Amino acid sequence: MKLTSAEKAERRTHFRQQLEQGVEPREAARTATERANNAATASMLMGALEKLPQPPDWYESPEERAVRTEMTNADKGMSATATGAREPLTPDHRETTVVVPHEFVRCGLFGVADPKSSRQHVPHAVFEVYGTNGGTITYCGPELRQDDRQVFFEALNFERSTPGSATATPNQFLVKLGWSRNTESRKKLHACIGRLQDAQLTIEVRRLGRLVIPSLLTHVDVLDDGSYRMKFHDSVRRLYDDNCYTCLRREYEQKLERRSDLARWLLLFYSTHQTPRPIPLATLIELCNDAPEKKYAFKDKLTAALGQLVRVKFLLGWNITRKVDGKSGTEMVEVKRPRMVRFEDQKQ
DNA sequence: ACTCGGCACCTGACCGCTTC
DNA sequence: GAAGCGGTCAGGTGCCGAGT
Repeated sequence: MKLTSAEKAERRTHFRQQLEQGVEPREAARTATERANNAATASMLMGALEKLPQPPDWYESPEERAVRTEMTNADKGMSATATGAREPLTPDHRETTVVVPHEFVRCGLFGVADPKSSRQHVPHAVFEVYGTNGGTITYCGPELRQDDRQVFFEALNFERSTPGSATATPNQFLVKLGWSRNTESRKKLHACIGRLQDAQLTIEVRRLGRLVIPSLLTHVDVLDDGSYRMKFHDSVRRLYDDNCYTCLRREYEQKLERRSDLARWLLLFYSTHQTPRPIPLATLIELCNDAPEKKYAFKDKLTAALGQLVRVKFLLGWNITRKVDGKSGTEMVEVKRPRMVRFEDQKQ
């Protein structure tokens, strides 16, 4: 029986209580485990009675996408000529969602390394972009992880209200990110912004050609009141061209447990797939830019991360197939996502 | 399989400053 | 003076590796 962290904590507490009451350690361990297993079984049965998960994000057919692209481009042209005002870098979306450009989350640009390990400077790295058309992202700068990705997307979100630059106080950032508001989190936020300033990348994919972004944040000012004012390279806008982005509900990431970087990476990776195909385990390790000492350690992390995505109702289920003829590299990771709604249904 | 201890991180209470 | 916002800090919680 696989126990959640809460159930494990309950088991520990019960074990200690038993010891305090003079129960022998072996007997205390047995009753604590039995009690935790009962709780887990009850929780599992309750879960089975819950309603089916709601669709995680919108889906549109290729025809609907083509119409929307045309309308969006026409709108952009009209508003630019009519008002001369700057348009936000990101497309229009609900406050409850985050817009995810596919290339950024289908590779290991924002990695999932152990948060306790020190960050390395990456002089030159080439990340393969997973997808039918493939492509690469060449990166130079400090090692980026999931916290950097969260800060970058959040900064882009702030940019919507003041097109051209994003201004926000540290507190506004921390509240939006769902991080603690203590000194450590402020330092972490400051460090993330610094890394994004030093991040140079070149994206080479079929739809964009060769797109150079000399810095994810071209300019960062700390204002008198402590607010950050950040400017972006205009190439960032092109990441959202051609509707190659996904609107993902924020609630999934908010529900994930802390220090679940692999779960966060998988959440964004699979959010860009309507019907995910089985992926070789070895490919997934390379894609997410993890550096596991042992492959089975990654498998354990992956199992926990996929379990979390099921718990937050982003996935319906998952499976890791066995090795074929004992050969390494033949294990496949399969996931099942809930049914998507069509774009028109979602608008209602 | 289980316990333990160190560590990282979060929560909530509290305080100071600014604005109305 | 009240309300809102931003910042600090102590205590609590959970994770993870080491040990048994």
